[in-house]
Amino acid sequence: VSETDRSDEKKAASTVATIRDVAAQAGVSTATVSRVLSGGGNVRADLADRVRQAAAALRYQPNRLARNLRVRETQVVGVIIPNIENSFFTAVIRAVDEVLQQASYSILLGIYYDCPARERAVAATFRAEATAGILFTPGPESAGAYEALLDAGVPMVSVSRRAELPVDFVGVTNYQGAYDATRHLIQLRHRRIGFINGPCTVSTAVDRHRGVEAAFRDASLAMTPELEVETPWTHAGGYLAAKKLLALSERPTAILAGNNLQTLGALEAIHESKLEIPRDIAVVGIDEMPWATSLRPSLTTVTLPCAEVGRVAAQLLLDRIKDSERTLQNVELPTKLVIRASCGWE
Amino acid sequence: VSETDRSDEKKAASTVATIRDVAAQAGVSTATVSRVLSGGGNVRADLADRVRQAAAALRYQPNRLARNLRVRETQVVGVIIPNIENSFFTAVIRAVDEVLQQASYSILLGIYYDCPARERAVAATFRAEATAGILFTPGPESAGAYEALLDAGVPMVSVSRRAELPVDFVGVTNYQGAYDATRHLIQLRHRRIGFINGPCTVSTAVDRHRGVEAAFRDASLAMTPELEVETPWTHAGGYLAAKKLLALSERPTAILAGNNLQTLGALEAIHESKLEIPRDIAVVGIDEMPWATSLRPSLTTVTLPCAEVGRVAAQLLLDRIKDSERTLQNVELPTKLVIRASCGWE
DNA sequence: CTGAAAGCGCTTACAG
DNA sequence: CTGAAAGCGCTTACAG
Repeated sequence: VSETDRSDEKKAASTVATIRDVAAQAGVSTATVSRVLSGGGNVRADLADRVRQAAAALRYQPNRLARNLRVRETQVVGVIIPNIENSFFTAVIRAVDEVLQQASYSILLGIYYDCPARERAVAATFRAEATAGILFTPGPESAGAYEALLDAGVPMVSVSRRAELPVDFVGVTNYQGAYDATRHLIQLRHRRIGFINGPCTVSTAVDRHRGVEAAFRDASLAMTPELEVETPWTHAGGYLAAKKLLALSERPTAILAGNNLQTLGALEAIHESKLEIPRDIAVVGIDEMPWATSLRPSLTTVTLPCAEVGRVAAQLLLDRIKDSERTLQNVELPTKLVIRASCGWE
Repeated sequence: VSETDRSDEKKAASTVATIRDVAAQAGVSTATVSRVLSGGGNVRADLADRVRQAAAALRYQPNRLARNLRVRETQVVGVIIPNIENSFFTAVIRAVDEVLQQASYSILLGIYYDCPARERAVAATFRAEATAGILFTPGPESAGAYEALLDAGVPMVSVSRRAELPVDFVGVTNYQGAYDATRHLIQLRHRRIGFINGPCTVSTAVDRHRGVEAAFRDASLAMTPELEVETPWTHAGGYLAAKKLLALSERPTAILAGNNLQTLGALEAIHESKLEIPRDIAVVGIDEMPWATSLRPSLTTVTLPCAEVGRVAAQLLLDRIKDSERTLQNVELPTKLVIRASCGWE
């Protein structure tokens, strides 16, 4: 093996074939290669064959970076969420991914851990990465974070929580879900219902608060303010909130918890207090909870159509990418009260 | 407002400032703008100021796509996992993300749903996107999927499951974890231990099988083959496996489940059969299970250091990106048997 | 210290 | 149908 051969080998091993290599090998221009491989124009069959053979032989993979720069668009969609350890978001992402993979988009994942600064940072990064679109669940102070994206005309849809921005939205009927859960508890003769809610700085918490309130009102009852506690959407948040509720001189006979993590925390607090579900206290959770049926007693929940939320979100984004002028969409998907064993039976 | 002004406005609204706009506004060359904004070379203070002012005024954001193409590297890392609805992976991703955000990388997420074809597709896409590195948990038939990536010299580290490839690896002590759990059950006088394992086509399942086997052997006992069932790493898999075990003429007195989803399924099956934990049957789960302490009885588990796995994986990748020549790393992080209430007490 | 110019790997009018 | 050439927005030797 000569010196030259060796260096060629080395080059072949560490370097990647480009469109020029394919063109040279096939004896055509790069334009023709591009036409053959990217589908577009008509190319004579024999040339096309030569190109395909050359591409295969060189294991040619088009460099997406170059294509992106040239056509000024990418095949990646940014997904911005507050927390990946929350099963609501993972269930949504799963559905989003299925639709997006179908449409040849990849997901760039941005997690901001309920931190406004990180949310801004992620949004700025995605702007720089020139994502084809953004799916986001905004935090409480998200106002400024998405401005640059909006200015740049990047298609966006907000998911689950409404954004104060002119973007498409898909969420669930939080008002109705909270209403249904509360009415169910009221019908079971509960009057002191502890309500563990997220911070009322995001739309989901506000809507749920209103739903609970309305259910009381419709039953000619009133909410007891000390029984609603706003706490972070976390396990610790739910735990602390439940502790507080259970320590009340007149403790609640039922607890309604705002999301899956809070519910987990509340359950832990209840178990620590040696209360028995549903005999001593009823529990309803609002959210996606894969473990609801594995609990004993199984947990009554307001289920959210996570997969549907994800699918619709992805579809709205795809539609918006295709047509930036279409009117703003606003979708609310129905929640469903699923009665299991954690509230007992009438 | 004149025609021209209007069209300028429109242009300003829909178009994004480039480095040329900044250069023009600041009265310097694009090279100088690049130097100022990308940190590099020395630039006279007054020029630098002018550049920064112009950039701010135009709300200039460098186009990462162009930079990427030019410098032949991206700021994104591909993360390839079988399933996002598995809390092990989300816990790992969270930690990965924290390290990677720190280092200014974003995560491109690839989910393959335990499907070899999708795994290949994702790997090919990430190759085309020119990711700076790949973190992946390979499936059973992953052999070919990562070849192109490897050929292209893309840094890779396999996470949790060993790959048959020359790449860095970080996982947990599955052998020891399964051993500890089994020994614990044996010490509690269990002899018929149902073991719900994943398919022995991936290293985690194989290692756990060996651990269980060794614990029996060290106690001068033998595993009962009918009591080990290989099933997918899903809720349904665990449910079906537990059903099968509980239907045995001589049913097991304990169940060891291989991951969080299988454990959930097994619990559901146990509840359906009206058996009481731990009185009638003991249960141990191996995996990250955020809900373990919210269960009643709380669940004895072999906990995995997910966060540490994620951090190490990200760090190994960063190190590999920096130095492609360093020797292959092989890290196994310790599991821990956490005894709670689901096996009763001695 | 600064600028003119080349070039990353594609796609796509524009000629022919 | 096909190719030569321009250009996407950057960075970086190379001169000066």
